[in-house]
Amino acid sequence: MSQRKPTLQDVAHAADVSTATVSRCLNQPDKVRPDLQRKIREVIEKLGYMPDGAARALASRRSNTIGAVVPTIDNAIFSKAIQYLQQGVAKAGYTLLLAQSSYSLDEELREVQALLTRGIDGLVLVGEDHHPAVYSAIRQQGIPHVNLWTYNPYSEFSCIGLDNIAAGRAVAKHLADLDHQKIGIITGILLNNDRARQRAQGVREYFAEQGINIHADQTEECRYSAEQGRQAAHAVMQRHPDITAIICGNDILALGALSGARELGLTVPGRLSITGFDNLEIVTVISPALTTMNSPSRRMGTRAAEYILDQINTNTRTVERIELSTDLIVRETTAPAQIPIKKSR
Amino acid sequence: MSQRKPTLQDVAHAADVSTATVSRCLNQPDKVRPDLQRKIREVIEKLGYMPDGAARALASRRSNTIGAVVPTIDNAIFSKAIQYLQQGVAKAGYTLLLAQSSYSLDEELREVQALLTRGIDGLVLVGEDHHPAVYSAIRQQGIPHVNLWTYNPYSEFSCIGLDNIAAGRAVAKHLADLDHQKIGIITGILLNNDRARQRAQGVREYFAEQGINIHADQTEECRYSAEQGRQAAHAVMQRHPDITAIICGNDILALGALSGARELGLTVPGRLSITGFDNLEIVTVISPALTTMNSPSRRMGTRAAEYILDQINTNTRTVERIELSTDLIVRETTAPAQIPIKKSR
DNA sequence: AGATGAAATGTAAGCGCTTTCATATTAGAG
DNA sequence: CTCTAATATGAAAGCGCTTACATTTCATCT
Repeated sequence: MSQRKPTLQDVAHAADVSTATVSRCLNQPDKVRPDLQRKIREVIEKLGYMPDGAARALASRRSNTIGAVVPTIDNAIFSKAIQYLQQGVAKAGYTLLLAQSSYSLDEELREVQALLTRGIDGLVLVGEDHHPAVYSAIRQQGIPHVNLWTYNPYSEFSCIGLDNIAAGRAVAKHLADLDHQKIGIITGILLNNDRARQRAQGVREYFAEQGINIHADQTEECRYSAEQGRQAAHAVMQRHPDITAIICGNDILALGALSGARELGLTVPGRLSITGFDNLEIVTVISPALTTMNSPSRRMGTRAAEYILDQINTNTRTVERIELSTDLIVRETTAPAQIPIKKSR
Repeated sequence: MSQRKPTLQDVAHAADVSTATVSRCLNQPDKVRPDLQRKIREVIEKLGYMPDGAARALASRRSNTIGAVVPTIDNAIFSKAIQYLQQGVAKAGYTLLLAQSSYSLDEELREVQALLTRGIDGLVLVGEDHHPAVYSAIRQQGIPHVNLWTYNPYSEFSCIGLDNIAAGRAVAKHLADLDHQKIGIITGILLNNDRARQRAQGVREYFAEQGINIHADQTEECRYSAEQGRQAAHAVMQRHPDITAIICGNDILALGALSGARELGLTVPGRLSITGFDNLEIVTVISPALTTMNSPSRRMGTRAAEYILDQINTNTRTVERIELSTDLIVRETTAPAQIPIKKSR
């Protein structure tokens, strides 16, 4: 009994077959006689043999791993997508390598390179804005790749996501239909976040079409945190007390804004309407329940897994652009605009 | 220009040195003359060489990856811990392999085996309850390992976490001090969740010491979801209308319970006190702000990374048991008990 | 200038698996 | 029974890297 871990060789020896047969028994069982198979499996069991992934990857030139890098996993929408992505690939025997970019393109590049070095067979990223070196590295490796959370019918790369501009417009339309004329926007950090930028753009576009301009100082840009949202609400309402609706970049920000409004004595939705984005489960149980856009995180994770696995299995590199639907879910934080009692100016 | 990716050999050739030198240049730069180093790096740059992780792992017998399996990543406390774990190991050049057990020991075993097969250099799990085969596999591989979210001074294995029983007792004491006599409990699924079990046990223990028994039908066990929490609150209050406080297994459940109480017309905390667990950021901005126990997710992730990396670097296998402090954070959902207007019975 | 040891480099043997190609086995057809 | 064509197995060559170990280079000291 040697101390070291048993290898394929040991198994082959003990089962009195060649290493090739053992290897086949593991990877293409239908090519091995049933009786031999049984015998080999017994030996494997007895020896406690576990294949060595590195050796396997080296010899077969595929690692059975797929990599993902998200801005942060500490955001329910990303963690939910990752959850389903992981489950999807695991079901096919793949392992997920996870990394975070912290919304930095350079950091993302570094992580992507680390993943590629590890020999991932597929890569999923978030958004369309990536370091050029990221794209060239992916191309050089020739592995399948998909951008999530973005839908661009003309994209050169596969994407699964939503039309963020349209989503922004939908929120804007809802508020415009309710006759809101003076709008506040609280958004996440826009740098390196094309999704957030596009949504804000959609909002601005729509209002502009209605002849309503949203000035820069009606906007607050801050980290995605409830506390930041709270402060941003204070800031924006102080600058423009006549704002009747605040559009938030995500639900967490909206929850913070809700808290800020409460502190300011502004009733929601009576005096102030607030919208979120993502439709986290919790926003359905708080009071007032949040009006928000649904974010198809779950489907994104699932579809991403399917797409990548399919590309690997068929050994094709087709680009697919999948648009997932989103819906505005109107709940209790939006209502018709009401001119503030003290008319401004 | 061959089409295939350049290898270490190609670099060695082009730089007119041996493969050993190139390898050293990459892994132990101080053992290579500066001028040679520069030359080699230039060639690497020019050729676009990227080391092959599989080959490296095979030859060096270490993969520079660490594995983690959590019940689910779709729970802010786990995703937060994973966030810091990933960042911690990435900083040291390690990649995180992530898997989820869905609160199933068998699933966990399967995932652990998959990770071990991939040659992870360290493993982090959640809780102390694992399939025996998990423990034996870890032992056989001889890699460092740590259990998070649990602190047991007598554990045979390293752990970083909190004393869940004490935490449960702390919540109970708070409520007992406020004179609550009839308590409801809404807990997550207890099967394969030692943390939740221990917390519930702590609560029961403490109340029992005060001469108060919490009967089985004062408890609801359900999935960690706000909607489930809402329904559970309904169920438990219907069975025992004289309950004055509900202890929830986590904040999400508590948020749901809060919603349920609202629907039932029970004011919080006037008529009903509610406590959560985890201290998610959002529970600070909702109204009423939730009384809850702090869960040191962030520190857990960070410390886990430190511990595992240290064990790898020093090549030791010492077991460490690290207790992280938790605090009860009293906010607006708990108040002195008030006998229901209609006295029961 | 020669001896000495430390530091830098090269040589080459694997690491544990997959896979091609050749060989052996088997079954069905004549 | 023999011949042919599948089918199953084995032999062995790598996959791209690391790492003893051997060898060379280079300061430093006599």
